[in-house]
Amino acid sequence: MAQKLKKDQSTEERILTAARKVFVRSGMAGARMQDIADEAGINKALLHYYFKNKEKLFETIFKAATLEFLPRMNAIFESDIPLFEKIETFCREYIDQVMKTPFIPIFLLSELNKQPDQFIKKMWGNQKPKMRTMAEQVQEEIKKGSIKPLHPLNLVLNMFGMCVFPFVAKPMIHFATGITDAQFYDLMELRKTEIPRFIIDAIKK
Amino acid sequence: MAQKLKKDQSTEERILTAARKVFVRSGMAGARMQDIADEAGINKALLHYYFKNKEKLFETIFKAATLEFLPRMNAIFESDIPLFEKIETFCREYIDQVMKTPFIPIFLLSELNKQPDQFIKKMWGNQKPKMRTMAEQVQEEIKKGSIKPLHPLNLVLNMFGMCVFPFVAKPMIHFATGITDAQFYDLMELRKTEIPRFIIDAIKK
DNA sequence: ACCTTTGTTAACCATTTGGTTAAAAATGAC
DNA sequence: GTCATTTTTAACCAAATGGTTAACAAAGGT
Repeated sequence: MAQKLKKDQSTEERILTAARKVFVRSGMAGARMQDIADEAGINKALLHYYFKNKEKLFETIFKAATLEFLPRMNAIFESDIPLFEKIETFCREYIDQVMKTPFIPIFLLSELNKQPDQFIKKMWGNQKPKMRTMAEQVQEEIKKGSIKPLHPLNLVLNMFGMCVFPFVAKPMIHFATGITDAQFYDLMELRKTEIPRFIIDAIKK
Repeated sequence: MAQKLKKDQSTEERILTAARKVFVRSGMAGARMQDIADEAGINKALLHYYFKNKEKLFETIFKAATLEFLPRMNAIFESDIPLFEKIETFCREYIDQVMKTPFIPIFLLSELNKQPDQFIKKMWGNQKPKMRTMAEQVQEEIKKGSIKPLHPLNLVLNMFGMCVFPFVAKPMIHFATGITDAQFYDLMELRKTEIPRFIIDAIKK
């Protein structure tokens, strides 16, 4: 009994872990401070000792969960590797990243839809996804005649859609196909290469 | 005996419209009965007069919003038109449908992620998306050598992903590209034919 | 030992929120 | 007009919820 519960994690870490769990499960509006406290095995007052209020806690969780994504993806979009290779890299890296934290996309999109305006600025300041480089690259390849003409935005939407959709629709997919978690992740693993192949087959001349 | 069934259609209709708006804006957990009452321009008690409680109201809204989708999509999936034509029909009809009620996908996926288990059965009973016919059709085309080999589920995920993603990610897209609502809808209109072309180019031999 | 700082708790508070009650309008049948 | 039924409202209530207070315990430096 000398050992305290989960002493390997600091209290703050336990709170963050618990909060992430509850926020993901219930959303910002549905999450209860008491639930988070319970999940972390502490008193509710201690929650307010570490994080001033619910909003502040949410912000902390959210930023930590998303702030590494943007720069990573921007780096790929802006790198000067050939288009096809860029597509391959993006899909692999993006799916790889999401597989580690599969709750982020639905969490992000869900909250984003509820507070479109303030939300973004509060969370990301003036950071933006930068797609101009890639858009120009697409235009160039079209001019060169190496790929079929298409709006760069359409390409990006297609790529994102194919990468993200399975993760946000996982419960639906489970319902429709009866697929297990293990099978799902195997499938996603395959899609890291299947999606780029699909895209390249679709656009190359 | 007076006819009890003939409730004032306008009040009930106003409530449903208001509720839909608030539920979409705030989600099930975030929606406030008072907000719905205000939005409908009525007293809160009248809300409980027409709909017993929040859950019941939500269920009504949700079913009305989604129950027409499934049969419609299933009909396409199960029809015996050629594969390429089926893909074209699905994308056109699906995007067309979603453009009329663009809030449904994010609303659906969001709530689904929060209550994966009971939710589906409560809302849809034993109705399921039926994709077996189409899966077999894909297998056959592969065997015939008219399309490249790929897992039917991957095809469906790609198709859904490309169709749905822009709608669930609209605030994000607006943030990233500065696109206006009008431009967005023009783009979706184009995607009705762009996506099928993209898919067919990707899979046909 | 003593004291200051940090971590933790039980009890409490103010407000919000879903839901109820009883009574008043409105509606409609006779 | 009268009376029963349906629709609508103001006032109210109990539970839930975010947040605070004050006291207590642990840790650490002197």
